[in-house]
Amino acid sequence: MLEIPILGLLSEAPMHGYELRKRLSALLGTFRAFSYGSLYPSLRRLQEAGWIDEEDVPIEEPAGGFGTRSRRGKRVYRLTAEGKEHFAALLAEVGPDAYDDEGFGTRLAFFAQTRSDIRLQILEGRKQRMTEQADGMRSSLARTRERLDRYTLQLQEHGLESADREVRWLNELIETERRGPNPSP
Amino acid sequence: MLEIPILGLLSEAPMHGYELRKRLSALLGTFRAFSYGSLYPSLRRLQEAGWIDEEDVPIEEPAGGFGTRSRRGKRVYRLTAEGKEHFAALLAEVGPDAYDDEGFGTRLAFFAQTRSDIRLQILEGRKQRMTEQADGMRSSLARTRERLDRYTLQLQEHGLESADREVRWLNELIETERRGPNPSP
DNA sequence: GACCTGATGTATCGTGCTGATATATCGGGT
DNA sequence: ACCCGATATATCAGCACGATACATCAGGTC
Repeated sequence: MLEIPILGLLSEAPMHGYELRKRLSALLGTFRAFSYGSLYPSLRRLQEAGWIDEEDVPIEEPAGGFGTRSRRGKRVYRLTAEGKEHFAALLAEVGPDAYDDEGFGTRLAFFAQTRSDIRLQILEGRKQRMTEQADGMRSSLARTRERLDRYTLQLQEHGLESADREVRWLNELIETERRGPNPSP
Repeated sequence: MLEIPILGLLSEAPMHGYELRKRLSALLGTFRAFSYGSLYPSLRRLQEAGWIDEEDVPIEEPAGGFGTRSRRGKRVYRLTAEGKEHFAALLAEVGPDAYDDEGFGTRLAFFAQTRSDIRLQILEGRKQRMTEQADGMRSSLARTRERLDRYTLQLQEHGLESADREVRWLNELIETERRGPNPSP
């Protein structure tokens, strides 16, 4: 879901849907683009759950004029008290989904608001996941190397290199995290 | 869709669903895992389109015995003549979807069956796409660098490096492709 | 002044993927 | 004798993606 990124962005400042989407794209790079078809329904769900609420900002009326009012105003969303609690709880609990591409990316984006021990746990879990993936690719590659055409071979070697690079990157992050001092919220 | 990978694998040998899935995972690395929830409906659709057909292989009867027959046999799929034509046409036409992660990956996996000029076109298109993406990230990073916390910064820098690495990798593939001689089917 | 493009802002819909689940058999280990 | 993991089929709820629609406004161009 878009639970973590939406609550996370709203924890920094109230925002309307359109801006939320822009900030999401900027934050997560082009690595993950969220369409309105998932954003607006998510906002609806989060609102029903009571974690965010909405303040409508109507169109600015030209002073003294009789505007048509036909255009919708902005819907500015902000975290409720329960929403703040829920977001903190989300950042504090670590499941297997924190280790896959999407879950890890969104959590890393809000690491500054995450406890240091949880940060380490997530980094270690992701590292283990990527190490297993890389090793799987390596052994598969060793087994089937001769049977592959050069293009498939290139594809798999590039994938393997990317996985290995991510493991090395994670090692740096882990080392920095251990060395500290890293502010814990 | 799973059109290209399924037709591509079946163009090498007839296969049943379970094996198809294993081969797909092996071929595309862990970079993309296909669930049965997408595989079986896809097979149904391809069959309705007339591009594949199915031969049921019942369970081996224990000689002379009266087996229960309760277990389903294998459903072995193979390309029809129309399917072969359609697959060749798919590999020969290049649209924008050949440049995104999924489309590029599946096409590269069957480059050995693709015409050399089409190969070059796809590689160039993908390179352009990734270059634009990398440049976008680079300028976004230059603009917002000071406002980002270290974790978000790390995330974005890693994404940028990955994009740059892919561009360099594509350059090598393009150069090799140009230099030839590369067998064209 | 008339025109057009691109950004801002909301929202919905069909298609189809994901992840979980169910059913059933077989080989191999203990 | 028993259980587990691999083989093999299939379905379903939930939800994301991409396209599309509508409406306004700022800016540039002819």
